[in-house]
Amino acid sequence: MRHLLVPKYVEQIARNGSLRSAAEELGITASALNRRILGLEEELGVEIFERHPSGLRPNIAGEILLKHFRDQIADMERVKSSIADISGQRAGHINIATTREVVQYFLPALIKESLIDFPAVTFGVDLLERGEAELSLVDNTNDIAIVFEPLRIKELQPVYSGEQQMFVVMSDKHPLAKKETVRIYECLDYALLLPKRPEGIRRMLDIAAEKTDTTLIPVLESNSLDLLRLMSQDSDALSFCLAINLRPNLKEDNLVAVPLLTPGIAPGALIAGHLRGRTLPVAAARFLETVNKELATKFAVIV
Amino acid sequence: MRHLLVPKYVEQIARNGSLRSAAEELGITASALNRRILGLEEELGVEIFERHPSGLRPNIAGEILLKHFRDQIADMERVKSSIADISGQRAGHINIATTREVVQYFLPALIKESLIDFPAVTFGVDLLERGEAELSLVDNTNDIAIVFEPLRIKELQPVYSGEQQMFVVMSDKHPLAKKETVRIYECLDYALLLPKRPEGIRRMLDIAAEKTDTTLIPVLESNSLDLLRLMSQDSDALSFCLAINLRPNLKEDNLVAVPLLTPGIAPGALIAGHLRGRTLPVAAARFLETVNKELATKFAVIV
DNA sequence: CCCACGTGTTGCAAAAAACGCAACACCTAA
DNA sequence: TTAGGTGTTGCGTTTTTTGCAACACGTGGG
Repeated sequence: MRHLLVPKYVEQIARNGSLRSAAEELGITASALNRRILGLEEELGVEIFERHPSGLRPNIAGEILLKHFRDQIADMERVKSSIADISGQRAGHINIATTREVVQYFLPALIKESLIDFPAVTFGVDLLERGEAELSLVDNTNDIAIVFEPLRIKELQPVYSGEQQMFVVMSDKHPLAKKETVRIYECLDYALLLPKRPEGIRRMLDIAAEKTDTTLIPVLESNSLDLLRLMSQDSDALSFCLAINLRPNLKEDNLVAVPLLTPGIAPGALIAGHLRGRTLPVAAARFLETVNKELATKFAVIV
Repeated sequence: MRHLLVPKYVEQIARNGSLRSAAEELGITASALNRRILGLEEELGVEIFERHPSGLRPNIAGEILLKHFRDQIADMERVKSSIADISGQRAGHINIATTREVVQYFLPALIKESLIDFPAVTFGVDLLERGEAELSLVDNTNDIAIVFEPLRIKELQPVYSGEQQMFVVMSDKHPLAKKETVRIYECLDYALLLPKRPEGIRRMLDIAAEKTDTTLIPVLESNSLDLLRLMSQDSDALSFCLAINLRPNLKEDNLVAVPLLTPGIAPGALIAGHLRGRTLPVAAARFLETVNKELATKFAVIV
């Protein structure tokens, strides 16, 4: 969109913190970019960037303008999406922010399905640390967030919200493998394979352990959930997993999943939603709705 | 704002219904304007105007885009206003839509006050027919509407909402002049000076008359309320007026105003507000708030 | 200390975009 | 048929934007 060049330029500078690097990403020279900014500032009669030796930083006026420009860019995307929709093209691009615990099997299946039905709709998926997913909605980097136990719910408008049962994953020859359910203290006798700290599932486990006055001491910490699960194979080590992230065919790996009971502790919530107050492009809105339906049929819904 | 040229162009064309007339108002040639539109349509990959021999009309895609562009222009005004506000300038322009029944003494006083306190804030006042004031908010022609008995309240977000007592205005030698209150049937014996039909106050009078199974037959209908009031002087004719529009010093004209009782009929509501869902520029928001305070202290508030 | 590297800014000439003019094609109402 | 309205297009000119190179300034490391 030609007439949104200036907003895009300003956005890029704010994102990179310097003229030159922004200019490079935009495919123009720093001088051209600089003059655009100077011209804009002259039009406004106010400076919008603080000049530091290290680069440019939006001042207060710049922050206001930046917010407006970001909204403007996002709105234009929405409009283009609407227009494409009414002309029967159903095109658009959807950026999704999520965490490792969620994506593994659930998201790829839905995206594949969408790609078949609406080939013109493209996707971007950002794997972010706990808390960052919600933040990435604010500057419109991403449209949709699907997260477990979100940190900032003020900015997040949930469309789906449901509890996620935790499971203990172990070899099918494991002493605990035949049990209907497992409790946290029963796990302490075995080697533990735990996700690294910031993850929401790790936090849930820590809380559950604290409740029974124990501490979880892992033999292996990792943020690769695949690695943890595979380590369980042919060993007595235990790994943990959310319902949404259970591998469909665990048997082939000689693994079993047993529900983890955590009495007195509320199960963690999985939330899918968008930035509060924002109207999504039709493509994104539609996809979020199918995510919601899929989650609602697979898992319970809580209000 | 240089980068808002295209939105402004589209808006002007939609407003005028033709390239050439829009081009003239914009101070460019039709060919230049035409190429801008063609370029925009190429960027979008969709036509946004229907070409008729009589001119251009936005199609469905165009309507969507138009709404977005209008919002964009209005938002930019708001942003500029915010920026001016934080730099201590308190500048901006406020467009007010209202009806004859309201403005007479109330609005000018407030505007004068504002002009003294914030000289950089300028005003535009549109006197419109009943119903049109609310409509003019939709395309952001006006920022604030102050209307009596609005027709479309879906679009109108009220900030102040209060009842307006009706008064009968007559010569101070009139037989009814000494009464505390007057009822509608008591007026039927005298010549009536009534506002013309579409006005809200006329509608209130018609309803009140209907309730008592009579019809009001005016000797003079006019949409100049001043004219009506002056006709009451030195005659037995009666004119009608809202509380907000009572002349401060009626005595000097040898006139008196007696409250009109309309039992069983809800008094008409005076509403001051803005377009639902829109965030006003700071200058407009501030002015609307002073309007609200002024109305709330002078007249009752209804929720 | 200075040197290398990062930053934003500016002069100038070249390239690109936008513009106005005039002509054209079309429709409609007088 | 004519006169006046519409949008569109080719072309030469004007305006704007750009890239290149040089400059000025601040910072961190040898």
